Amino acid sequence: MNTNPVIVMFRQDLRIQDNPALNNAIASTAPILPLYIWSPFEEGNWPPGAASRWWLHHSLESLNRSFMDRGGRLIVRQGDTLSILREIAGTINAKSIVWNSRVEPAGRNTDAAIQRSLTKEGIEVHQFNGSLLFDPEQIQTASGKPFQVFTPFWKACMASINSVVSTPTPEFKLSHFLTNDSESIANLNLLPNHAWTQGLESTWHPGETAAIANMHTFIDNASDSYPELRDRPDLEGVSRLSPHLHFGEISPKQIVKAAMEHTSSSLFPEIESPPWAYIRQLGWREFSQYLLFHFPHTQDLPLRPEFSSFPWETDTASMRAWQQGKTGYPLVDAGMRQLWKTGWMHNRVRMVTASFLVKDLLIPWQSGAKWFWDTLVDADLANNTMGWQWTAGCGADAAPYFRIFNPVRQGERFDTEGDYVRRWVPELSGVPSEWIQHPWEAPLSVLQQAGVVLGENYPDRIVDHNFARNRALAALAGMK
DNA sequence: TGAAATGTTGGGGCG
DNA sequence: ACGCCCCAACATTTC
Repeated sequence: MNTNPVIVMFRQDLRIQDNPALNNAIASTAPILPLYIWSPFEEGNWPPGAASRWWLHHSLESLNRSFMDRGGRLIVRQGDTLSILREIAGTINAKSIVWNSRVEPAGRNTDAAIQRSLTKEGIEVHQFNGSLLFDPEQIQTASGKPFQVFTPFWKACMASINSVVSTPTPEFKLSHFLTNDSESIANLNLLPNHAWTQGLESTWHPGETAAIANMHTFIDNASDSYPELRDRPDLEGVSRLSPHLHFGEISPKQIVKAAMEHTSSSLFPEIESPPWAYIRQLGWREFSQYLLFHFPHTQDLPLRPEFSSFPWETDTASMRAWQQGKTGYPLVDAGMRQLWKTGWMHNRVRMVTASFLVKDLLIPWQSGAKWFWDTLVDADLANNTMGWQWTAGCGADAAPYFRIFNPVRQGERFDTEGDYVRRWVPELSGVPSEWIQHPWEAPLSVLQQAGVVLGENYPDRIVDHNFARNRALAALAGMK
C-alpha cells in the first residue's frame, strides 16, 4: 500500500461531491492534502474580477469547513503554482498530485507546463475532467473538426447523454495535518474594502451546500415552468446556478442527473419527463467551454477575422452611461443596475444590454466583456466570450449582423408589466406599464403624475435607437 | 435567442 | 346587394 500522501489541488472545482480528482485520491487510500493556490498572475489577461473574488473568498471558506468536518483543513497558499507544489510535495513527501482540468487558455498552458516539470522530477500528475459533461476532444463533426454551430453540436452530445454519470464521493477522513503551513483565506485579500458587496451578500450564498440545495429547489419547483418563464426577467423563472457552476460548487453532471430523475407531472407521475429545455441551456454552457477549448484566441479576438477591421467607437461617456445604467432606455438601465447591485443579470437582459453596447453604441464587445468580467459573480471566460461574440455577430453560430435588439420591444415582450424596470429603476416606478419601456413618448401629464422629469431625474436617451440601428446596419454591411 | 417594412387576406362599417 | 375603405392579423422579405 502506498503511504505517500497525494496532493489534491482545487481551482474551479470547489466541491466534495462528484469530484473526479478527489475521488481518485480517495480511491488510492493515500493520505490526502487538499490545497488551494491563489495565483491570479497565471491567468493571463483574465485574472478574476472583483465580484468573482468576493465569491471565491466565501466559497473557499465553505470548502474549508467541509474539510474541517472531516478532521483536516484546506491548505491555502498564494504565489507561483509550480514552486509551491514542489515545496509542499518535498515537505510531506508526496509523489502524486491530482487536479481537475480547465479550459481557460492561460490555465491550460500553466497546467501543462507544471505537469511536464513535475513528471520530470518524479512526481506523478493526473488531470481529470470535473467541469464538463463531455470531453471537448470527443465531440466532433463527421470530418473530425470542432463544431461551430450549436444545434449539431448539441445533437452529437445528446446522442450519448445517457452515458453521463455523476459519481458521488465516498465518505472520507483527513486523519491528520500533513502540514500546517497555510495562509488564512482572509490574507488573500479577495474582499474589496468598500460597501459595494452588500448587495452580493444579501443575494447569494456561495458554497457547495447552498449550490446543491438551490439545484434541488429549482428542479423540484421551477423546472416545469422553465420553458415559459425562462425569458422573463420580471419573474423567478431561472435556476441562478451559474456562479455555483463557475466555481465548480456543483457539476453539470450532478445537475443532469437530478434533472433526469425529475418527474414533472403530478397527474401522471409514472411519466418521466426530464426538463429538456433546461438541460439544453446547460448545453450552451458546454458549447462555450468547448469553443474556448478549441479556439483559445477567441478570449481576446473575434472568431471571424473580418470583424478585426470593424470601425468601433471609443466613446467613454457612452460607455460610462451604459455601465451606470443611465442610457435612458429603461430595460437596459434596469439590467445594468441589477448587475451592479447583485453581481448578476438575467440572460435575456444580458443579450439586450450587450446588443445595445455593441450595435447601438458601436463600442467593442471586448469592452463590454471586461465590465461583465469584473462585475458578474458568475464571470466565466468561456461563457462570457461566447455570449459577447454571439451578440456582436463575430462568434460561432452568431447572431447575423442584421439582428439588432430593440430595447423597447424586448421590454414589452419580456417585462410585460414593467415590474423588472420598476424594481431596478425606482425613479420610473410610478410610470404606467403602457409607457414604462419608452417614457420619452409618454404624455407630459403622465410623466408629471409619475414624478418623472426626463433629463433631470431620469436620463434622456443617449442615442436614438432607430438612428443607431441604421448606423450599425450600414457599418456591418460595409464590412462584408 | 430580431425587428421593420412590405405584402396579403378577410371581416366589418358604411354609403 | 355591392363596392369601397380601413385595419387587424398574419405571412413574407428585407435589413
